[in-house]
Amino acid sequence: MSIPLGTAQALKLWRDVSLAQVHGKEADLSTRQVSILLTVYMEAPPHTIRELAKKLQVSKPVITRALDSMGKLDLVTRRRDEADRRNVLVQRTVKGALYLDRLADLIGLNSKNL
Amino acid sequence: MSIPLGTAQALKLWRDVSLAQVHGKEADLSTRQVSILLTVYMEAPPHTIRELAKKLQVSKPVITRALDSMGKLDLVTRRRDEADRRNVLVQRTVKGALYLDRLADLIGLNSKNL
DNA sequence: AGTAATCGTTACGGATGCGTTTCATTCTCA
DNA sequence: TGAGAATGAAACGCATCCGTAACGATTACT
Repeated sequence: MSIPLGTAQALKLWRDVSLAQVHGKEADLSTRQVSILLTVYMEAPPHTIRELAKKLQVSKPVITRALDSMGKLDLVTRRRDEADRRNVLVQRTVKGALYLDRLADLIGLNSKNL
Repeated sequence: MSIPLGTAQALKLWRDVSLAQVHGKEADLSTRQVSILLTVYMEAPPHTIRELAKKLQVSKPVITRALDSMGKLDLVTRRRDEADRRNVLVQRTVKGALYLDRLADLIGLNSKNL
């Protein structure tokens, strides 16, 4: 149900997508930010800061700041957990979903031309 | 000779590779830097600053600084063009080749588990 | 109740990247 | 040979990111 990519194919895929990110009008996020965004959208909620930090093996401030940046871009939202008001729940947004749809398109499209 | 990736598969691939980049001991380059590095290694030399800037549609200082950074990491090298001493030729290094080999491995390996 | 633990944020200091402008060097060619 | 173009680098100001160490708010424990 999948084929292993050769070295040249894999690198071409990566280059094409990276280049599209550089040229595209959308903000190009850091590697850390992309990891966080994808985790929020691909794994089941709820997502807390501490959970994300542990899962991605980074410090909590990294998560906080990434959410600040991506929040400004409206790619994610924060909400207080009413059950335990110490927690902050990270939530998805329409814009974030669209952003990832486009990213997936780029990857998928480029993988066709190997 | 290739299969289109579904949205979920494409995003999983991207997430796994990004995460590996974040965790790995090697420096994680910016999107621009990766584009430059891949261009240098995938297209036929010689590569000049001006040529790279035009090909990637970025300003020349972006190329210069990226080469500064990646030069410190020993991923690329510069050499004066003796034929036209205004030009600087960007050259590959063993370390740069190994870096991209590893990146290709990450992409290839992850694409198997779809 | 009151102390300790947990959670997310903020503050600080440092590093790095970017865009634009300016500059020194080198070449072109009239 | 001398004016002008071309090339890459440096300078400047700005924005962003990181790691560590505090901090306020909230909850758990005894």
